[in-house]
Amino acid sequence: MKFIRVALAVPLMRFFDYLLPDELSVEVGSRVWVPFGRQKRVAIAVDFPVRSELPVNQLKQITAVLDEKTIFNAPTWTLLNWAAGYYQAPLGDALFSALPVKLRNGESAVKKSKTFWKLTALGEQALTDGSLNRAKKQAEAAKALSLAPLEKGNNAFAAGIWSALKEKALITEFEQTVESVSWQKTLGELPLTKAKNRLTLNKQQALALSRLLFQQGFRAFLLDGVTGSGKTEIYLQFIEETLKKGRQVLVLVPEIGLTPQTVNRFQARFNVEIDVLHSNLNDSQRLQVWQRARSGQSAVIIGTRSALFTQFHDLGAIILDEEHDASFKQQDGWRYHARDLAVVYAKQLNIPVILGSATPSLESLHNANQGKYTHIILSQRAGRATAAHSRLIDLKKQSVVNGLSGELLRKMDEHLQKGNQVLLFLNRRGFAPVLLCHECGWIATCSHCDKPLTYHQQQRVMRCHHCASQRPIPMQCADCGSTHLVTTGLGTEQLEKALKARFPQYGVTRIDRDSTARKGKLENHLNNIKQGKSRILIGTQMLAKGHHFPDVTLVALINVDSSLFSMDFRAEERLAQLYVQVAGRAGRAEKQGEVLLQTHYPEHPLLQRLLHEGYAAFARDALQMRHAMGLPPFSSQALFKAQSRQSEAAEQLLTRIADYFQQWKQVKNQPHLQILGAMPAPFAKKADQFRWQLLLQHPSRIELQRALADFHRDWEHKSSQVRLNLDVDPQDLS
DNA sequence: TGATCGTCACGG
DNA sequence: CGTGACGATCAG
Repeated sequence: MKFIRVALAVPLMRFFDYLLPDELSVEVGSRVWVPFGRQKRVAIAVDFPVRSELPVNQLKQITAVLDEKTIFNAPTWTLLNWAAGYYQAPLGDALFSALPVKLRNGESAVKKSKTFWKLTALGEQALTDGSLNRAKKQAEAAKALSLAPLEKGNNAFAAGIWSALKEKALITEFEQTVESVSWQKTLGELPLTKAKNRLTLNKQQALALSRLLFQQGFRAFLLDGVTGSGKTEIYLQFIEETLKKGRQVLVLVPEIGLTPQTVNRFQARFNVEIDVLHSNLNDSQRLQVWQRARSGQSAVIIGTRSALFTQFHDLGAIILDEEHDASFKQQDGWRYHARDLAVVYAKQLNIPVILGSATPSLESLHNANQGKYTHIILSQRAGRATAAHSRLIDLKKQSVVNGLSGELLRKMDEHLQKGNQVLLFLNRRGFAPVLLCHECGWIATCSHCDKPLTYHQQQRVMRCHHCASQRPIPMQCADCGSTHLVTTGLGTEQLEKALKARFPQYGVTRIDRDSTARKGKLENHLNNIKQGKSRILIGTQMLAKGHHFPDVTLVALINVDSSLFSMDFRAEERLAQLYVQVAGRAGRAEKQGEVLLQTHYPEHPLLQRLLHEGYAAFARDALQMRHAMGLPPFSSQALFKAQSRQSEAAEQLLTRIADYFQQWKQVKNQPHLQILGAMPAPFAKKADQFRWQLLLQHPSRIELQRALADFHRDWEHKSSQVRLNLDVDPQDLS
């Protein structure tokens, strides 16, 4: 008997030892079945220790071996181990999240044989003897089989046709394992690309492409191109060059970016096998794509963040589009950042990685400034598109009704009268965010979260936007009994009502989570807009990405002030990115677009920079401010979060952790470690859980990593009444 | 009194 | 994470 140490899909920072019978052959990275508590579970071998911490009689024996050879290839294994360390995540979490569900659940990784239909002798005969003359479809199906067997369950003919033929003994099933064929072999003599779709690059694009291609081995590129500068065409031609070397390409896109249009553009260009990891693939299809990538059958894989853990036969490049997008950071489970890991992975594989964006994150710009990334700027629009005009509307100097200034209303009239569409952004659902008592100031709050309940007029309900709870609209103040309750603040519902009254002749469509809750509603709304039935569109952030409305010439941000003075230091950056995104969407070549921002602070320096000098100038200022304040990217952060039914328990735990780091700071002589907290989280109470947090900040990423590693070594978290988790490089501090 | 629910410890 | 044990609560 030998020992085997395994990782399980449990959120525990520890491994479990089992006995391994001598005759079984396994390696590190293989899956095994183990008895675990009362259950039987899949585990992954991580080590074969010579002895265990536990006496042999307390160890169980593994039940079976699933893979004799590791299921992780070397690059992915290395990446996942590194990432689990960096993000302080249980290795088991990381390993299992990198496998398709079917493999997580113990299905075989070896390709199973498939079942095909073929003609029987009787069937051959039936082809010619006219016995199928009266069954046209059946005859067609039989004819098809005479050329080549077809897989059972294919969609070429209805299932009924096959069963009818089988009934007559004209066809029969047979099993066959399908050899995996490399994409190069499948391509054969065909050219790589469908040349007719290829666009000619302008000078700037061509220069950018040559800079990308000049580089051998690892390099991170920040492809910083304004909307319409033709980043995608550069990606496509870069992919082409990588494919020419016989290597595969991984394309990572934000969740919302994985639209059929994006995918079509790739598939229309190449004759090679392109696989897409949609969110609506079923488990079998996911396993199939995983196998195809690993065996080298697919040339290009397109997917969202978790596609990074797809294994490749020979990966030659990574492209990550919209690199600033927040959806690359996983927000639950183990909190990795796919963009940062993509760079680590590319370095490990010694291949190039391209991060593309029209509004690069300050992190990436900083890396470019530091020379860590090669900064490639595309400033010219490839087509004839012209930039929109932008203006600030000073809310101080005019009457504002329902959030709409007179100036905005006049502009809307102007654009609507020309037959164009208008798009208004307001990042707040419901009718009004607050309902309060006019007599005593009492506010209707959620009993689970201690946050104001949003007033929903249409559904006649008060709803909490932080948890699922809702309750009827109160008729009276809970404190003083007054019936004089008033709403304050503005939500999309109220905006919709006001606009319908003000512009009765134009249709108004509101798109937010409430108006699109029912299935098909979103498509419905979008159709109304595309067909011009609705000329005024109201949307939350939801509308900012992934949809294009060609007849929109006026875009307005109803309230930018909340972003200017937010607790969240990234709010300004996000506002700037939203602004650029919507500005790129207003108008097109033949129709001048216009963007309006309503604010009480038109003199705000960041707004001024952004509107007059553009995103790059804004980013320079913002980076300077981050530098002055020691915020990321000039420091690294790690956020401990504790939640508990009892507020004091969570606070005490974090206070003890804070003490640990205070001591660490002294002992290790690390004066630059900043320990902020323990403090109540911005949502101090959510769904009846009290939340506290502790923020660590250090100018050096490596030193912070060291602190976290030491903490992890020294600290065992046993209190079960407090849930503790750690977010390394948090994207938001809530 | 049994059914149900929330909390907690444990897993090799 | 999934499980089972345990105690509190509740309807009848």
